[in-house]
Amino acid sequence: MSTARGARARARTEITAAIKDEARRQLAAEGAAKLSLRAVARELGMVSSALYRYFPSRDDLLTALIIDAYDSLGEAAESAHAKAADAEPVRQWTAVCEAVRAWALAHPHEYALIYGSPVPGYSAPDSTVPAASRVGLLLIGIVRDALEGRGIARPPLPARLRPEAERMAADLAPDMPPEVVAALVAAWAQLYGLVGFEVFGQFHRVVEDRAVFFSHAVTQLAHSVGLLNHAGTSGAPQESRRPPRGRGRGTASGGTRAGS
Amino acid sequence: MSTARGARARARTEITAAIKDEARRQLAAEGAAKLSLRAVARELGMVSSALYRYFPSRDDLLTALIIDAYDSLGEAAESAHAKAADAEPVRQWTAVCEAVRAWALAHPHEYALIYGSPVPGYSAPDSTVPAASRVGLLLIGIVRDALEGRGIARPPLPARLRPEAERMAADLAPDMPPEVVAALVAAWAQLYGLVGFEVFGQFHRVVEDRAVFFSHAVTQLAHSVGLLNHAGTSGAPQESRRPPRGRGRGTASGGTRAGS
DNA sequence: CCAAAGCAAGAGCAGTGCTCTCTTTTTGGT
DNA sequence: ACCAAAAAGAGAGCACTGCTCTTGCTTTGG
Repeated sequence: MSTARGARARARTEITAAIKDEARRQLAAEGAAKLSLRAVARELGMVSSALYRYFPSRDDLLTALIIDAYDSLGEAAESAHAKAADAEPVRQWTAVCEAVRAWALAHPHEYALIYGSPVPGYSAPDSTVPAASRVGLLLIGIVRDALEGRGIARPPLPARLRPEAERMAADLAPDMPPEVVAALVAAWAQLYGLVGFEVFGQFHRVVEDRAVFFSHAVTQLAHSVGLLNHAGTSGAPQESRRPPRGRGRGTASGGTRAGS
Repeated sequence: MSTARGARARARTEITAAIKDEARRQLAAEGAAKLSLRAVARELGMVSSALYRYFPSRDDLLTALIIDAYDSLGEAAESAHAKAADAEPVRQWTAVCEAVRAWALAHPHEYALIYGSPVPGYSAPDSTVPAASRVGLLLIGIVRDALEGRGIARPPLPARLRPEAERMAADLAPDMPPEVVAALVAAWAQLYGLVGFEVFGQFHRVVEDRAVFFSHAVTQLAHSVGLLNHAGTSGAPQESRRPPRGRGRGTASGGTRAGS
């Protein structure tokens, strides 16, 4: 339905896509600040003013790229989750987190575009909201499923946080306990702290084996929202695992006898 | 010693300072991307080329501002810590975290400069390292003190993280247990995830009472590095507080009868 | 079939970072 | 005290940017 409605209309969508592709190329190569309308037009063999027929301003082009980036990230996260759909909640959680990290490392400039400092004067229009929510919704969904399967413990909820937690829960997931939603939002932000520090080079000469460090950190994050390690999601029989006794949330179980 | 060594030399430092001040003004007003050498020069009544006698390029000016920003943030954090030096470790921790948040909210563009996406092509020179480390060192110090005072529990340390944790500990704090250092680094990154999300507007329409939300989140962060709530730092008697019994970590203490 | 709408091209404006040359001022050694 | 050398300011200019406006050409639809 959206195709074959005149040569001109088809050309328009094609050119629009070509512009975005070339812009994405420049974005990936040099970063958002060096993305130049003129350079894009030049590369496409058109004159710069012609480009304004497709995007009314440079910021509009950027906005389009932002939405695409959110969608690309969301898709990466969702497909990673799909592959881990049968695993226990903690593994689903870490799978999604690791997909986010992998995507960010593969597309640092696009990551910077959406989770780094907002571009110059610009503030994200509402049109970006749905695309931006995908990862968050995914994480909420994982915890919700675990909740139904009882594979979750309630995080602490101090009294003064209760009103705000209830507000957030009402907005984001009315079916879930406020303390879980609050912990979820915090974990969400913290996840992007971990990813951002790695992508933006803050871990340079601090963390070397960043993959295992990240993996551990997001596992702890999963625990912080209440996800347990050996939770049986109602009817998920596969994968032999030792019973949830013993090494539960080993706090002082720490050092393999090699104490400092 | 550094003063009164010729009128010219004094004028140079004065003008350098004036340039940085004006640049900081523009940075705060419009953001790093709109910081213009020409505009700074114009405002100072000089011609743009004259400015290059003081800063060889725009990036060098930015680097100077970055170092100043790190120092300003570090100072804010350190003075907040000084005021809480006698409190228990968790309070010291949250005091520093809240100072970081307050500084970031008061100087969003400078925060973006140092913890947002790195500017265009530029990568932070080594000269920024000492200034950049101040907050991290502060957090390490708090945990170290708690460690000496026994006010800390050991975070978990899975086997595969051990080598990296030992590496980090050797680099950052050879006197501290690896699992604590690893948790510290993670908490450090997560702190900036929380701050960044608030400063960059990601919490818009998600979290309303951001102060109490943040306060709770960083308290949990303190717990994640092992800091305990009612730890008596050797001799710190002051501040009557109700005994740690009762409403400890209320897990199922849930809904105030107003269930969903 | 032909007006209307969509599109490309070019010139032009105001702004940017940065370089180069020229003149003036200050400095420091003899 | 003098005078070459170093430092600083001023101005012109280059190559680039985002964006606008006018001028033609082409496709579209009543």
